[in-house]
Amino acid sequence: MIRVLIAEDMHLIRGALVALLSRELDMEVVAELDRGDQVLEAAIRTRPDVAVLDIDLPGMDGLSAAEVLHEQVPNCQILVLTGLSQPSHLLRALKVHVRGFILKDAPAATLAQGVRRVAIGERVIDPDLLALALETGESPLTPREADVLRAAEEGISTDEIARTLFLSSATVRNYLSNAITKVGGRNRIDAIRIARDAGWL
Amino acid sequence: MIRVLIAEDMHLIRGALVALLSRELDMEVVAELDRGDQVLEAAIRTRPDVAVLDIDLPGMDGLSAAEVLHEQVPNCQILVLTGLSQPSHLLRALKVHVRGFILKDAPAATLAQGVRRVAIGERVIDPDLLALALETGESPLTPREADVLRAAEEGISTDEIARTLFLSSATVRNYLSNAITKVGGRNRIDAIRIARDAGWL
DNA sequence: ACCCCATTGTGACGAATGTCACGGTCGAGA
DNA sequence: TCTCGACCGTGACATTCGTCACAATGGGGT
Repeated sequence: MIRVLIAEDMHLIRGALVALLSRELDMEVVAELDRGDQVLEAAIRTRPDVAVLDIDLPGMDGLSAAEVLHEQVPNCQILVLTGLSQPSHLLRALKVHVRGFILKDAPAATLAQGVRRVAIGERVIDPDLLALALETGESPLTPREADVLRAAEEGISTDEIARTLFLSSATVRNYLSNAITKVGGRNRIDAIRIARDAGWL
Repeated sequence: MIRVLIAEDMHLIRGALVALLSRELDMEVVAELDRGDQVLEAAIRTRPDVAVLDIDLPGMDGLSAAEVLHEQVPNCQILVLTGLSQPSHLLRALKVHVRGFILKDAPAATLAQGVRRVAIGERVIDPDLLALALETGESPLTPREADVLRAAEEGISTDEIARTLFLSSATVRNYLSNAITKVGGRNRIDAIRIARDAGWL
């Protein structure tokens, strides 16, 4: 019997996923949560074989939860579930020893099969997504450039960005100029869109 | 027996929703689809009592599908499912005679209950979301202003927008200026963000 | 010790942007 | 018919933005 923990914030979806896995005779759902910061506690208490984590959880995101989970409960295999195919998420997931990475638009049978495969230590990663991740690569932005882009995303003006980040407004313009060049955008809006789509923010 | 049609593009979620509803003894899933433009054909063929439509479907969005469905198969009640709580979606849903509007982070029991209630002609709408929708209201933007904002969202420059919309670049600047003022933004980025969050694009 | 790069800043320049005033056409309603 | 608002445009203006050259500091590697 494979013991499964599920963390997914949308109640309806979580209930539906539990219903899906409950039909499988060789697995049982031993914990279901809606917050990332409850994952560790629940895993210690219920000792699941596999943790199915949504990326986008309140409290603590799924990948951070995966990181602490891997350290504290190393024999629990982790399978990450995500709606968007953001390449950077996969890269980060691999760094924190996630064994499986499944998109929500994968066929329904994939989840149960994925749970079985990560339970025996195999990796389960969509080849298309992996290729996309390798192609997109890591962020070309320095931490500060990413900060400035994130601030610009809010729609605030250059010198408001400067004030919130304690920079000169000229410096902010320089960082934005660098960021625009690096990501290949035409202006800050383009750069924000490109960086967000690639998951670099 | 309540006959249910389900349209949801993410396979895994769709399978899970089917699993959830299949546990209910008083309903059966007679059709499951992943495209909006297949809804009408499937509804005519399977004659469901209730159609559960995701908003965000490929081919034809859920609300457009709801519209044609209401005209062609009027005794099929429609329940819309959405992940984001964009007020404008609810407003449009009400216009096309949708009976129910459920968020994906509602409790799992809500869906089956919602299906039962719309099946007997009741309305099922989250009161919080309704309040938010009435508060946000309809878009203050004229169609053309919305066009220009949508184009600006792509990150292209003002005169590229002008070329794609066959306008003078000065006119584009005027529309953007109007839009920025109307939505209460500080610049075009702010206006794009505000309008997108409100669902006005 | 040296180099590389992130970080932060200045000054300057042209281009893009945001705002305003103004005028015209056209279709929908009062 | 007349008015109103959406639509489209011009011209002008100040401001912001994007880019460049240049310089100083400081942490990490080789």
